[in-house]
Amino acid sequence: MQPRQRRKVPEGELCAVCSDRATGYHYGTPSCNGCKTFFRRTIVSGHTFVCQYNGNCDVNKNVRCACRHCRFNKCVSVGMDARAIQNDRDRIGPTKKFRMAKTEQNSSADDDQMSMSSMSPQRAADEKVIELLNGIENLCNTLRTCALDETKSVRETLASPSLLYHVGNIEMDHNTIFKELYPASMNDIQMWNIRELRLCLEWAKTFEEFTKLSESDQLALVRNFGFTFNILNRVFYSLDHGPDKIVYPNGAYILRQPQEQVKIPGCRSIYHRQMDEIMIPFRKLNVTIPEFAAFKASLLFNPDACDLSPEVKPEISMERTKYLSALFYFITNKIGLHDGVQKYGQLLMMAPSIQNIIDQNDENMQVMEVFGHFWRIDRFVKELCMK
Amino acid sequence: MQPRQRRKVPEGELCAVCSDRATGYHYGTPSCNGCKTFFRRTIVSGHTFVCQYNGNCDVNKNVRCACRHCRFNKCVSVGMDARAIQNDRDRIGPTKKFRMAKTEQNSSADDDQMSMSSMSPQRAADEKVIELLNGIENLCNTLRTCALDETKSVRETLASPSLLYHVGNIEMDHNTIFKELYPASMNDIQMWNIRELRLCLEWAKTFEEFTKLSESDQLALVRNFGFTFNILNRVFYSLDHGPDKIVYPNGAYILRQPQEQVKIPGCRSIYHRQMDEIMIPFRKLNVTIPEFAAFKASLLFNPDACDLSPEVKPEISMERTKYLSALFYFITNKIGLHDGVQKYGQLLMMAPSIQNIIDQNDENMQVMEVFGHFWRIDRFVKELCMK
DNA sequence: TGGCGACGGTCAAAGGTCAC
DNA sequence: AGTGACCTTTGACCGTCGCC
Repeated sequence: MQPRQRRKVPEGELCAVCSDRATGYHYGTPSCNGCKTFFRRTIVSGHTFVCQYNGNCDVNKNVRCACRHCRFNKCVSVGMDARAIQNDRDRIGPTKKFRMAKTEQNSSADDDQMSMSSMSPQRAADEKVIELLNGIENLCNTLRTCALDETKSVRETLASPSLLYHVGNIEMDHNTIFKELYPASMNDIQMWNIRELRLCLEWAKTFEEFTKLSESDQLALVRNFGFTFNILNRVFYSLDHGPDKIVYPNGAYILRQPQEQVKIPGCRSIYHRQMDEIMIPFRKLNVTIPEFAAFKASLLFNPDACDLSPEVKPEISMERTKYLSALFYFITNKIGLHDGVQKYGQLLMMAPSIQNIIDQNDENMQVMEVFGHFWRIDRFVKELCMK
Repeated sequence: MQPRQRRKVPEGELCAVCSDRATGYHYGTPSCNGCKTFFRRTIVSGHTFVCQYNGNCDVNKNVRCACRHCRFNKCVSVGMDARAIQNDRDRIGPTKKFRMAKTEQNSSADDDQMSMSSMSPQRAADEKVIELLNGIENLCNTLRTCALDETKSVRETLASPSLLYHVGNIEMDHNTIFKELYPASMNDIQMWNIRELRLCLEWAKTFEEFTKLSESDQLALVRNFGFTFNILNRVFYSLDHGPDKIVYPNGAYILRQPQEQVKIPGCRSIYHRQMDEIMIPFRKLNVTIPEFAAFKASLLFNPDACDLSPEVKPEISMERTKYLSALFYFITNKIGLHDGVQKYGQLLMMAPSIQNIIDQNDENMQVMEVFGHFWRIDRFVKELCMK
């Protein structure tokens, strides 16, 4: 289908993912049957995985099933291309289902009562939305551990294309890799703040509807959402060392009662609230990566964002609705309507608590700015977060 | 994947180990689920067993668990091959229906299908919840126009039974009745603030689960929710004179650009936001009174409310879920699943904006307190709203 | 047209789950 | 703690499609 590597026969070629014997070029990469099928299934189903360890598990023939997150990441990083996946393969006729084509097709067709089986058009769209979000989220998780150049201004960053599409070419930053648990220093916190805010911009730029906005509207959305993105990723991807620790990917951790060196005079600590009101609920609700991604997308597209021009608010609102619908579909499809409605409601109702924490953080940043001799706020952070 | 017997289906085949029904070829031998799992676990765990007898125990379906040594020996002797055992795989998560916080009243059997007709038991409960809320809301609307005695302290008010059950016996307050439109004075705003906050207490006390809480937990909830209640009622019940006016029941109105006499030095006006982010969306979404009531109830029961004791948080969370579920079913029952999901999502996602407005209001009140010579904050308001 | 290579689909047999 | 009915995931194999 895709003459990507035309006319080439792998010889004693090995799978680029797991070093098993390659059976050919699959999705643009020499790979074995297992990794080929694994990659397709992962993309098609929207299933997503969380690494139980530090996100850098070994992947080889013997242990390739041990960590699906790292296996998938390796698939992506060695160049497997999701665009080579054909979702519209109706052409395989002679399987079990015989065409009932023209006879009684409309018996159950447009009965728009709620039967899952007849929701195809909406569902296909939702599935596609989730799939896209999921792919981006995985790229984002890779970029989180990459070496990033010195941040330019927010405006310049918004104007350049998203790094996420070139994440395979960027080398890793060893400061982001887990080595051991240790109490976070202020430098750790600042480093991750800057990194996540940068990721937020790269992430936002992957939304077509976002890139179509004017510069000032883009700015309005990311200024509204930046720190939320930061905190949400911080707690969602925190390594799980119990309910009293937020652990960054590199092992730096923050305690419920923050260590002295990361306290800021005059500021109310919000770390315990990040644990109680976001991290723990995320875990209790069993929020998966695609759900998390859709939730974030619906928060990015906030029609009430400060300084957003009134004429784009309807589109922003529609985008929000799009991601909310996809989220609802995805959840209820997995765990059923009854439980899904509850999970969806509980997830959405985390938003006001998150907002309140962000508001407290804004206040803290004002205090830090006034008493700036304690900690200078980074230029990039200031540009993106200070009102 | 089939290193031994390829493409074969055992028919009435029996387990070579225990003569139970074989479920397939496992590790090279036709065997049942039990022996298959037993063999794998034994190999993986490295356990070794000692026979209590002579090492020649009988192994069959009924006694296969009697001697693990002899069972394992039989496994090996009939040809089970340890080389077919793989390395540990990744976790796959819950397989049974949802392992989350379970409710007492278990839902009906097939709640994972989108068929409204099979929800009767749950729906009956939801309907009852909505009916109750709606009745209270109507009483509340009557009480809004009644003459209220001088407010006591918040604690005293919480301790006494709700006025809403005696609303028929209270006479009207003519200051609350519409006579004409006129620009609100600061006195109007203060009067309505106090009145709504008082209503909030009377309203909250109608919830059985609320009255069962300790005084301090009750206080935590109403302090968290009081001003939200105030603002939500203000805009929801605003007489509709277009998108640029909030009109109190007595005709006093506030403009998008507030008149000079109600501006407070040092405070950012939040009236335009109340219009844009709450009043107009309520109208656009066609939110009905029962929906509005359920929404408020779900906001009252906020498990993240400041100073709430940790041990009641689960109950509070369950209450919230109860009202959210009722809200969802009420909406979808009226306008169908597709539109209902959207309306529900949009309604819930107003909550963060509302929270942000409340946070801005809190900040304004701090400013007013510091520069208190402009406007003194009422004692009751202060007790209920100042942090 | 016919061979070839890369798609998607299939299903026995792996491993994981959790009420008992 | 151990068991096993029931569940998801895996991957070798096969049919189909589109290119030379």
